[in-house]
Amino acid sequence: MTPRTPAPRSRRDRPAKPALTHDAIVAAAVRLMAAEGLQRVTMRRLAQELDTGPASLYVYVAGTAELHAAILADLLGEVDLASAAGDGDWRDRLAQVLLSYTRVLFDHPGLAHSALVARPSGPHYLALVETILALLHEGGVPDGQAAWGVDVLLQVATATAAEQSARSGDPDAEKDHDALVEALGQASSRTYPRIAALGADLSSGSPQQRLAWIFRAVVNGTAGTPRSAG
Amino acid sequence: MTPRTPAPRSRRDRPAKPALTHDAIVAAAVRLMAAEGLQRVTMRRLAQELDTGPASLYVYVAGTAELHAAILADLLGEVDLASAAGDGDWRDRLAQVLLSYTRVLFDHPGLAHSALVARPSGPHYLALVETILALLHEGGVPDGQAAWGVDVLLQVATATAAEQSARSGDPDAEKDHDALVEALGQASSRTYPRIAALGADLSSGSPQQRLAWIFRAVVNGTAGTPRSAG
DNA sequence: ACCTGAACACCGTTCAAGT
DNA sequence: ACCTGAACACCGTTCAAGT
Repeated sequence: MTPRTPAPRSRRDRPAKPALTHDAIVAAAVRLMAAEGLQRVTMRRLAQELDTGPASLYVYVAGTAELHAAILADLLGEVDLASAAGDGDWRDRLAQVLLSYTRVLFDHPGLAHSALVARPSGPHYLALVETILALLHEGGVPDGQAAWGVDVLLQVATATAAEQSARSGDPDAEKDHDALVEALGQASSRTYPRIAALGADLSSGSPQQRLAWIFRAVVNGTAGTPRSAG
Repeated sequence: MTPRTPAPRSRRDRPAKPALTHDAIVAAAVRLMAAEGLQRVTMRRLAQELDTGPASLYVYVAGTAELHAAILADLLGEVDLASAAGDGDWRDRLAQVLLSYTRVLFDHPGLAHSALVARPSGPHYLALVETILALLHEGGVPDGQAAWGVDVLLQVATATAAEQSARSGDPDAEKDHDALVEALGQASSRTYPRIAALGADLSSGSPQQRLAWIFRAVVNGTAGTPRSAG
């Protein structure tokens, strides 16, 4: 009889080799990223994981860029939007949402980087934007400013996550940062008087303190800067 | 007459195969990037350009990351800091400096991306930071806020350049953006009431208008947000 | 009609072996 | 002591050929 593929008596629901679909591929990609990091989620590595050749993936996925964008869209579901509904100050709740977003990016090495390159998309992203807009609205920020401000807020959150994400993980990046701090500290007061005057202040504060201030500053700027000449 | 670099009768200063040094490698890398874009500045391609094998480069350069950081440090010399010394409003002069920085990044595809990943360094970067700090000082922005604000300012400028840089160039990125605009426009007013309410406003304005507003907003936020709880 | 093996054209980085 | 050929271990993407 030699029954290889022995007795699939029910339907072929063995999870070993799932049918290739866009969704199945993205799901596998998310699993792979959780296990090995985004940098390992390549078309070839993923194909290997799915027991097929890389060419087969291209039937369902446009390429690496689309794949990474799809992972981001999916993972954005982990952002905690519930804190937006609390009853504290709207600014604090907004900061909490942005902080959750930052944390999601930060917790998945490489993801922040991907968020900077490919514009996010999907329902989770829309929900995030909606939540931020609602909080700005609640705070009385004029619509036009809120519309433009939401982009800046997400941009600084993303860039900050990318920066910190690059720093932890890679020991070289840590050295680069130390070198920069050193360079700022050593700056001659003749050539760089303001840098010298500010000194250690330039690199003061914990990442958390800085990020909290950044969110406050950008929210204030958004709230207080009219879109027509000012 | 045809006087093309007439007669190199002196020492072996034939530019064909310059001695390998860190500086010579970076100079070649900058030339290569100008000719073919950052994505082509790889250790292998650069070695080929320098008539050697990739292994030889590793004697002078730590790897691709350091190489790209060195290119960025060099190209930052193209930022126009002179407008800082004019006599208009300090905010306008600051915006001009930041715009010049954005343009330098934008004009070199891939460079903005590199600036987001590797923290910039070198004298040109220091000069840029110094100039921004001086303008914030002139504007009466408290030192502590200026110290943290300069980072945010450069961060949004860099991220904006990276975004626009990715969009032009790559036709897929353009499609992604259109898809996002479409998604925002189609958003149901039941699920996403604020997105629906703002509608086209979310993607209104030219990149220039948006960037000008962003700079104003972040400067205002920096100027108006104290570092201790606010 | 649909899928994919195999190839094309690249990468970064290391290290044993040469000069 | 200094440099590098050659190798290792990967990439993304395409397309002719198979089923």
